[in-house]
Amino acid sequence: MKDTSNSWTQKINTNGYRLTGARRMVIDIISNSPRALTPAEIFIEARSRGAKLGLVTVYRTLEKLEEMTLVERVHHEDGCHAYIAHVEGHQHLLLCRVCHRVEYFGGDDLVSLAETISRRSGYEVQEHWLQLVGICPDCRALVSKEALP
Amino acid sequence: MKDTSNSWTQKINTNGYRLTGARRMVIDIISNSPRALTPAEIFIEARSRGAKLGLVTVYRTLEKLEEMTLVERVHHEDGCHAYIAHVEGHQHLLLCRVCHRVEYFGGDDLVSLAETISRRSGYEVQEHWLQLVGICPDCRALVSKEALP
DNA sequence: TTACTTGCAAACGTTTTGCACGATT
DNA sequence: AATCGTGCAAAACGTTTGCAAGTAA
Repeated sequence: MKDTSNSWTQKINTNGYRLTGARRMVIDIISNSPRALTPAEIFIEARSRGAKLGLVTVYRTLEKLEEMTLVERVHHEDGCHAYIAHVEGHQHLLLCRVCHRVEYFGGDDLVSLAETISRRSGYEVQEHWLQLVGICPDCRALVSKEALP
Repeated sequence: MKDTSNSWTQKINTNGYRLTGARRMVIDIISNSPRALTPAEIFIEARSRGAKLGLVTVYRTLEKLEEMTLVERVHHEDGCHAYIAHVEGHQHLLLCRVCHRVEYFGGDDLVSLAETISRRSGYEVQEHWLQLVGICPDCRALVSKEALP
């Protein structure tokens, strides 16, 4: 388990929620996954680990974790129902189109862009939301191998 | 109706699809909406205009329009099932959080960012996808009025 | 005329809800 | 002990599919 897990348990307590087995399990699964997971995938993984939780609990847990900004949704081309662990200070995502791996990168570069757009449009720009989609190094290696004779 | 509509009908013909009343209606509704619309909203608007189309047709029409890149999906915090007209050369969106109005802006500024991330991560970055969320001038005016005594 | 398109009804998968039981604090 | 959390079953919801009838080319 990543070292983020401890702060999660604290945050759950702080918010007045109880730390149950089901929540530990969902948190552990998400925080150790290199890619975004759907509720159904989390449920299946938890069951395969021997946990006896229900799919409904996964939904309700994700709802609370999202509310506490401990997890966030990833928006793919085809839908937006997969979750990843939220990482403080790394707001932007880099997704691999092949293996669906998720990486983070810092977004300081966007502040000036947001200001420019704000000035140009008259909008008060409050949030910027950026995702890059591409192919990760591992998958690039595989693809180039396949292309060879 | 916006002047984009003509090119739409051409593109539909080019792709071998037929230009039907239902498609004209869906196109007209989307191209004249200042905000993203869900299939259900498009259906209701069409019915309120006296058209006799079914919700299924709206789904199937959107599917084809998206395939032809005549419309695109907008991803909100809560879901990603609303559609807007696609505008050539304006890849990025600026959403009003209050009235859900959609504006476009050019994204040349992001090419260098994508290159930097690509170099740093080893990813082959193929797409960048940016949305800004804020409050539009009109809604800002309303908000500030409400705040006054 | 022929193939594409439509509408309805029904199927489907996902997400939510009601309620009694169980677990955490 | 009191409250919060859980699981099951069933309902609700959005979306897709099969098929007969209708329509554009």
